[in-house]
Amino acid sequence: MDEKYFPEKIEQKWQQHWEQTKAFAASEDDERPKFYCLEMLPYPSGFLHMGHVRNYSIGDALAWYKRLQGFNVLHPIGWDSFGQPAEQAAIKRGVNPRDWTEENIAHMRGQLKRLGISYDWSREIAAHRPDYYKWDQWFFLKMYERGLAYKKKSPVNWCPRESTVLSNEQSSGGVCWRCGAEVEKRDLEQWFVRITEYAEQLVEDIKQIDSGWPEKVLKRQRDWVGRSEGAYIDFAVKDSDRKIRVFTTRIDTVFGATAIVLSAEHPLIDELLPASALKNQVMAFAAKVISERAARTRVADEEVEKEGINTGALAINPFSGETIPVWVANYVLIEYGTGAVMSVPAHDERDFEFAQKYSLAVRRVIERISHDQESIPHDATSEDQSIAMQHAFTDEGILVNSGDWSGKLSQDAVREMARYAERHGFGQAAVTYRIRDWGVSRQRFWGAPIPIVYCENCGMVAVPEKDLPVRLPDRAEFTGSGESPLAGVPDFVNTTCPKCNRPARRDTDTMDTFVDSSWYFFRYCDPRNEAAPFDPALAKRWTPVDQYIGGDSHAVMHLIYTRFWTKFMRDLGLVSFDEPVKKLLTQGMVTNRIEGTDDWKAMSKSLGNGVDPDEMIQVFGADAARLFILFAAPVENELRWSETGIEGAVRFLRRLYTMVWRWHERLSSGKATTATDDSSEDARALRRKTHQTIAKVTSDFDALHLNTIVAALMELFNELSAFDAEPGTASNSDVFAVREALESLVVMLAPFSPHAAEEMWEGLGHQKGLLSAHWPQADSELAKREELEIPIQVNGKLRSRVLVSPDVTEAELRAAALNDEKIRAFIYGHEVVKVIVVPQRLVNIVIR
RNA sequence: GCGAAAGUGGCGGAAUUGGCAGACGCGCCAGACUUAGGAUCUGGUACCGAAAGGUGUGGGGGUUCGAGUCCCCCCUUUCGCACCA
Repeated sequence: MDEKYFPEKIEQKWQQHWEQTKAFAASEDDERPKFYCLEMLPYPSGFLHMGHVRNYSIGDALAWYKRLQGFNVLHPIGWDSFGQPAEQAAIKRGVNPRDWTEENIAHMRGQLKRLGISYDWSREIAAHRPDYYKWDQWFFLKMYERGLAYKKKSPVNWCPRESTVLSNEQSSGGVCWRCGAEVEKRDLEQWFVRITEYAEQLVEDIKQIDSGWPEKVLKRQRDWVGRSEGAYIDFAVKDSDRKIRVFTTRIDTVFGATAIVLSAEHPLIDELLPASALKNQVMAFAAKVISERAARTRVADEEVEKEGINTGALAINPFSGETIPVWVANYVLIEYGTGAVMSVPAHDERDFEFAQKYSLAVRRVIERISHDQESIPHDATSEDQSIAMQHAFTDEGILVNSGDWSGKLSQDAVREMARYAERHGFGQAAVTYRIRDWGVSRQRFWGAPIPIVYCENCGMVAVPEKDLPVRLPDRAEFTGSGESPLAGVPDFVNTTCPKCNRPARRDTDTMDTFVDSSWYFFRYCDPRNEAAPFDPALAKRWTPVDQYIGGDSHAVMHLIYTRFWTKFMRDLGLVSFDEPVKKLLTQGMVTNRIEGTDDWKAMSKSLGNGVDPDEMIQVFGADAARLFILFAAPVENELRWSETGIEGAVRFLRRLYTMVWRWHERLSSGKATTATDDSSEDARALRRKTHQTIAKVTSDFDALHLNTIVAALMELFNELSAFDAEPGTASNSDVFAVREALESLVVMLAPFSPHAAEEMWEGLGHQKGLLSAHWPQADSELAKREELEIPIQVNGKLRSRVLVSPDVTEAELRAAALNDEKIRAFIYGHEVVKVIVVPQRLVNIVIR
């Protein structure tokens, strides 16, 4: 140990030590309980940013904490190394995506090591390596075998800036998740994965994780899956054998239906009408709506005016027998439900608006339940009601004007009417979902090739498992044209059919990179397996993930895909649980001021407000950078970067280090000290603070309140600084108290600033390193106060305090309060109405 | 528009079940040591007031002996969704 704190020297020393001793390698031959601590794997853009540093600092703190608590910790890292930026670099600068990616990984690996994150590097994986993406392809084939991967032509989301298809999740809000460009619709033949097959489970299984995941993430997932209970109803088309099926969640309002409205894309439009001028108009209107929708660029807060056209066809309400017109309108979506709705203007805002515009009838069939006996709902004429209505009445209530159903409550009617429809063969109760199948084809080079070939004889043929991986070629032309660059590589495209051996062509699209990240943390359990994605027995040893940490930007992308993928792997028999992640922490963004303004935005190169982690490490040290990042804000909050804040962290480490240096000779001499009965009051106070701190830090760690842990460590340090003892002259019991405080402090600091902690641990005379240390145990007896200072209030205002022993009785405390000199002055001349005594806490005297 | 979360010093933020508001840090102020200080150390720092004391957790009301915390209304901010039938 040096006299002065030199972060650079210390950090290098311990990083080498950890590397040489393989300190953080997780072993399966370990009886201790396991803990799987996982951070979202990074894209190797070339440089770590502060968001990464925060993410990994949080994870590393937890990994260290669990290790010190005696867990067998798996803490791995890898690279989400397929994807767009590598291809952009290839297009712009002509570099090879593989070389570019490997260089970036090498650089970022170095940065992670300089940060001293305690990863098990022997398990490092990278998605772009054939030994990894082979298994992406393998999973794809398993899905294909089971009909869960299929190809179809459909309108898909197209990012014009990146020239590729995106999934619905990646174009949420109508913009590309990565570049923010407005997404267009294009009709393309694409591979889809049937995530809708698991829609029900994706909602249902939330029950299993709702105590460990943030509510806001679960809510977004629930909304995204969009489970909706309702019913189908078939409306017969008059003078035709066609039926129009609608979906509604409010079958109780069916007597209020005054039109059927089809989406412009509805297949029945063409068949409803005989050739006529009207039909031409209707078809032209539908075409117009479709093309407008495709061309529309989203503008915030834009509401599209509702437009429609009466087709002239009529439909028959199976409940009432009433004949109502069939319209086509732009506000009905083909993607949801059946692409057709029954329009109930009185009880749906959108239908109401539409009815107002086109003067459609408004018929009220639900009344508010009134507790007023005078106004028992009664059937009234529709004229009375439409005049009175300014808005749709969308609440549930009691049915009126609904034939035999009048008088029923909505919630009963919803159930019974669906049953009735089913019995009579014109409908049924049904559940629909908003989530759509996951489009996984990408017109890209830098991804896992889709393992399918097309043969003129045999058609679409899966690549046999033994021929995996289908390897990416070394190079391709990067034109940015929109077609997959693989299509321009004859050696790749031209192959032979696995079935008939005749010439065939490969699929030239690659998979969405979210496929890679859907199962990567299972691969960490068995990263070099050549025969399977992983050995189920090894996966069972480590998974599910105990704590997952990452940004909430993936709430409906990665996090929904990986839940789906896990369920699929369960159905393959690879894992035996439904949910891959027990606890999820979504950490806040790291922001910095945009120069010259008061705007705090996420650090980014383009905004020029980035902070280079390497520079931070160089100037302040990794330990201080990590300590500050965890101290500056609660983990889930936004973190505003501050240069002076990090200096505070350095100061703390330096002071603590200096303190250890002061005592290190005395404490490392090997002379044993024991707690003795002759402890001074100050020494007892120091020990009390030590044990109080241990208790607080331990419980805060379990709640991941890392910022208050650092504050508590600083408090303990401040108390220790004020403790009046000199190493040369201190008594045995004083030395014992100091040793206990310092050792506890150093061990509890390890999760935040591990290099400095190791150095100080050594300085305190420990040869074996922190990994063989144990998390300190709080002794609640020692933590107990010897004296309590009880606040005394008069009429709720603080007026005095009294010192009492902790085991004082209520009566004694009451007496002490009333006898206090200041209090007597306050209550003199008043009547004491009441005295509230809260044991151990406070006394409030109510006077008049 | 709908939904959710949140509003505490100059700043980041602390405050079991309702029980001493402002822990800890940054910044700022004063002092010490210094040729020097953007180093270090010591002390101070919610607001008003010379003090006694008073006022204070977005605003207004309520429950309670007692409210940052619970209830009602309003305002603001952030995030999510955006015709999902």
